[in-house]
Amino acid sequence: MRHSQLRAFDAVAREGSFSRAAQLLKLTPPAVTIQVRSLEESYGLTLFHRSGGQALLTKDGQELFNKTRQFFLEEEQIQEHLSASSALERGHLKIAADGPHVALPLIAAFRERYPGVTLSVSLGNAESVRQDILAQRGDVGITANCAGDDRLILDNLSLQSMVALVPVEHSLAERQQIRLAELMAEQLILRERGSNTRRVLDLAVKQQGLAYEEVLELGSREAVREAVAVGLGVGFLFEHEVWGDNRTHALLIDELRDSNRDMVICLKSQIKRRSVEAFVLLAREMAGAALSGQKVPV
Amino acid sequence: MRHSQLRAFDAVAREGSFSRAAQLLKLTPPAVTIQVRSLEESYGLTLFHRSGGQALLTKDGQELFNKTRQFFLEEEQIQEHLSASSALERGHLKIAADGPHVALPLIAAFRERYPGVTLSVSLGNAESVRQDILAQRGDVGITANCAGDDRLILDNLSLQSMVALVPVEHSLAERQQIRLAELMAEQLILRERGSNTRRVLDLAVKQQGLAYEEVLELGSREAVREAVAVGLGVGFLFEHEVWGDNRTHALLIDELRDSNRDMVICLKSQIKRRSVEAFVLLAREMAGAALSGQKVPV
DNA sequence: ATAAGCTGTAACATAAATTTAAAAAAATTT
DNA sequence: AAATTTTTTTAAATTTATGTTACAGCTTAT
Repeated sequence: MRHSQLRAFDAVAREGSFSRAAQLLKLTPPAVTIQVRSLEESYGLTLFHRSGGQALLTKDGQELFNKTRQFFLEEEQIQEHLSASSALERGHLKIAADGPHVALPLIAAFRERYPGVTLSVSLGNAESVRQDILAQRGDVGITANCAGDDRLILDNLSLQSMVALVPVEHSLAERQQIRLAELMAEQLILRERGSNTRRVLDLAVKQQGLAYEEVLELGSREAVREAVAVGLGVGFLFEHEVWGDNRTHALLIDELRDSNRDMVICLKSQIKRRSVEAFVLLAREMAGAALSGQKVPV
Repeated sequence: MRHSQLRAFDAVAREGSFSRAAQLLKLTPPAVTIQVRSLEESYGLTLFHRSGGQALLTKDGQELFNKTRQFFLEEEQIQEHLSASSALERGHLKIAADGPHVALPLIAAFRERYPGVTLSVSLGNAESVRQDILAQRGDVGITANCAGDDRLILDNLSLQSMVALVPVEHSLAERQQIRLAELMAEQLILRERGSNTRRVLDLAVKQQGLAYEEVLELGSREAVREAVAVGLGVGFLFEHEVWGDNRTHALLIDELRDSNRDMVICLKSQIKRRSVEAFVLLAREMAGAALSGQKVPV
């Protein structure tokens, strides 16, 4: 009992004719005849009465037809399921992001375009996102300044500048920009080591041959913002993380202009998946529209 | 989406391993890899996480697996259905017979041997049986003296002699046999034209250069028997149609010894069917046991 | 009777499935 | 940590299945 035999039998049974069955299956009549006949021969059954130009089901044929009908309905459902998955009418995507600010607009756009695909988002830091993607705990990552890797595809999303956040009553609050060196004397409020913000700042400080002294180290953007607001010192954030807060003022830091490269990353092997591919393409689209982001060679 | 792709996928999903799936399907591992991979590629899905020595279903894979499981269960049922039909554990056979006497022992034996096969029996005369078989209204026929035909297979079942039935008070009732010529002077009670009994008798009378005169013509065996019993004349029957009836006596007719050849007939094309084949083989078996019947060349 | 349509047969062509052989990757053992 | 075994994958060759073309035999309709 081969699949092609059942398929031919089922088509003939439905159409009541070998030639129309062949048409239905986009085959020539002999192909159908051969399949049905071989089925009949291998089980010693007569499935059709051929007399009189038309193929009429025998009792054995009728019984078999009841079963094949069910079988091919199942098959059709699988076909449709696969097509729908392929067309992103369904599916699931695990997103890992190092923060909400960059990720959310992307996620919102994806949801709108592919409402059938469910998303799960896990927030972490740059390192955890990288690890999640490499270990396939996540499908696509949204993270900053990710290092290239043979196994990864990296796509630039946007560039951000780092800003210094000062209380409105601070003497620097009237300026719009500042040099890094000028900040070294201030009381600095930094994110924890391992965070992207801290990594970028430390790198720049080192490259400029500068150094800072006593530091207040805090574990979240919100903590930094509050600390600045109550006048504990000068904080560091990326520009998109700043919004209207009349207690604080942000200054562009000359050396840290466009110092942050937000990226979408995924495993090379995963780009074959329609959902992953769709996410990456959408990200490129949005990057192009917003900041004319370009692809980074891996 | 080809059947072999789904089959390979389903096996890997069930076994959690490509190599064990291959074993299960009696294939080599590459065959399985290729099928699964081509399925993944053609729909842009990743069905398994290959990392870690074992093949673990992804979310997409899990969803597909739910459906393929159902699908292959269906398929198995079809397989079993066909095998059972082939093994005559089920099925149906339409039998056409020209009378109950010869047919019933055969039918009883068939029922006993193949209790799963249902039978329908239609009774008629020699001509109707022949037509039923040729027109596929019946699958096998049990009938006497059937003429050969290119499309038919004929098998001898048993030979019967024609007997003359006389009332016990008749002068012939003391004899065991008689010559046909001796009966021509008697009041004859015959079956209708077209019946096998009449055909055989008329043929013999003609061959012997004899003739009968006035005739009482009746439409059934029972009518003939009753007519003889009440003394209306001499009737004709075949030996198996006679049973203990103390009102009548049967005499063998010399010229009509073994004049009736009971046969099982079927279309050549139908002998391929297990059920038809089984019936014919059973008939040969019983013929061999009873009267060492031999096959008639068509 | 002739034509049209359907089914079936035989030889051939194509495409799919599978195997063999061998390499790469992952896990296990030494 | 190196070596071995197991599993998965790749590429090429082969077998098998499926399908086509061409044509013959029947049946039905014109």
